[in-house]
Amino acid sequence: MYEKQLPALRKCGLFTGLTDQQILDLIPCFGVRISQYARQETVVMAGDEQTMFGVVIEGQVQVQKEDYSGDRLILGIFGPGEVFGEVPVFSGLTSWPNSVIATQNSEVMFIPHHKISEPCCRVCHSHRLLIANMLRIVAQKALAMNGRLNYLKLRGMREKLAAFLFDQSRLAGSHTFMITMNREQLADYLNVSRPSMSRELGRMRDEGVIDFFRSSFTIKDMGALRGMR
Amino acid sequence: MYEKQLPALRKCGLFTGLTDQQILDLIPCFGVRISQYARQETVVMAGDEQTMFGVVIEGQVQVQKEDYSGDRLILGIFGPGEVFGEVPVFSGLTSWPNSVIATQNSEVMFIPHHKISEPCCRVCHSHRLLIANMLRIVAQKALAMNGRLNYLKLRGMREKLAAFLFDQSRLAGSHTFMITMNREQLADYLNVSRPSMSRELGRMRDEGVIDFFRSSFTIKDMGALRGMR
DNA sequence: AAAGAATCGTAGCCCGTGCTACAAAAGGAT
DNA sequence: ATCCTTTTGTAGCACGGGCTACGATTCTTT
Repeated sequence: MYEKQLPALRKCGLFTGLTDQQILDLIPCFGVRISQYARQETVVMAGDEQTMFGVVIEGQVQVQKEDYSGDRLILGIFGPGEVFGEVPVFSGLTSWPNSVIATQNSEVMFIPHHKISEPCCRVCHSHRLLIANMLRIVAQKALAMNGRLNYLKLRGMREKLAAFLFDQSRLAGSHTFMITMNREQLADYLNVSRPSMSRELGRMRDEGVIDFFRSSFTIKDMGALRGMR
Repeated sequence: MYEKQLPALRKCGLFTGLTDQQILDLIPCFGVRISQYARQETVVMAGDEQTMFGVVIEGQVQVQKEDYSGDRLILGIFGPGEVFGEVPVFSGLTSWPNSVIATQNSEVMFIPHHKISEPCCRVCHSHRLLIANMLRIVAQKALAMNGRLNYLKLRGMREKLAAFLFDQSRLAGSHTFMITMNREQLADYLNVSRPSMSRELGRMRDEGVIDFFRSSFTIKDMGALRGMR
């Protein structure tokens, strides 16, 4: 039981420091729910009651904030082994503040939050480790949000793009790299309009600062890019 | 010892559920550092080495993100009993990602993070509670950041102001309320320019939606305000 | 292979807001 | 009481970027 999910769970920060057997012992104790979702299907709607957080087993989900007007801001994209929804549930909220949709056919495991924050007799020795792991995960998530502010606080299109491309390049460790988002997703991520972004990307190419084709980007003048952050 | 700091520590979420005596027993075990700062003084500089997080004992500190160009974004303002710097340090960072300055004459207690996340023999029975408290604090902080995105993601000045004033009113539970920030701070918080913000506030007053004098605000047409969020 | 749906680039218009500059008012210091 | 500093409100100008529309390309679907 749950052997199918083990590869994803092994990668999950929540189980850092635990053996395969310890993980397999814990899961039945959690009372998890496992669900499948088709591409584009809604995983949770903002406002739904929340008692569990999610772990992506297979596929990919996208957490997004939406207005009434349909404007949306992508908060995060999560793949196998990654956790979502833990911030609100450990904050004491009882409903999901954001929506989650599947960007691919996906499988998600939902874990009741009280199984983490309250003691469980059967596996007490693992429990302290679980809490410490969760503390680290939540802190890192908060930090990632902090990083998002780095882009959103920038006022100009060039500055946002330069900062984003600079970070991506540093992350990839190369001047040439691929991005996982398409143009529309990137625009939502940076909170700008897609046409304006494409226009500016074109200008930066004309000026010889960058080159790109589809999702492949190359930084041709790192100095100029750094300067316009 | 530490009786002077007790009133602030009692209000601190980290010590929720602990008695005064338990708190006083814990502090010596933490190996804290207590420092005073004058108004406008720098508490920590972005980039400084970080091994501790802070608890405000007295006064007020402001966490802010700065560019090279002097542009800044206020991430949070914290008073007595409130915690800052816990997110990066529990994320595993070893240097402060943002700067902190004192907005008033202040006293701050710094607690080494490993005293929270690692066991301490003398007070083991309090320790599980400490970790759980910290988990909640970090999650709530992350959630608050999430809330900040609510303002930053909005494209228009009116929308940002309307959303902010609406939240403030709801928080105060009244259509008339005071805000703790001055105009410049509010502009930095919403990531807009101060003159543009003042202009828009004036317009909203002319239209009879709100009224204000200095830091005192009154919402005169809640329906209109809600509509322009 | 053909048709439909996504994805992406480009162009023009125009509103919104950043910026600089200045004046008025309030608060602090000597 | 007087001067200096800080805070706040206004005005005019310039321009960046949102929005709509359209065409080109690529990826699915049957």
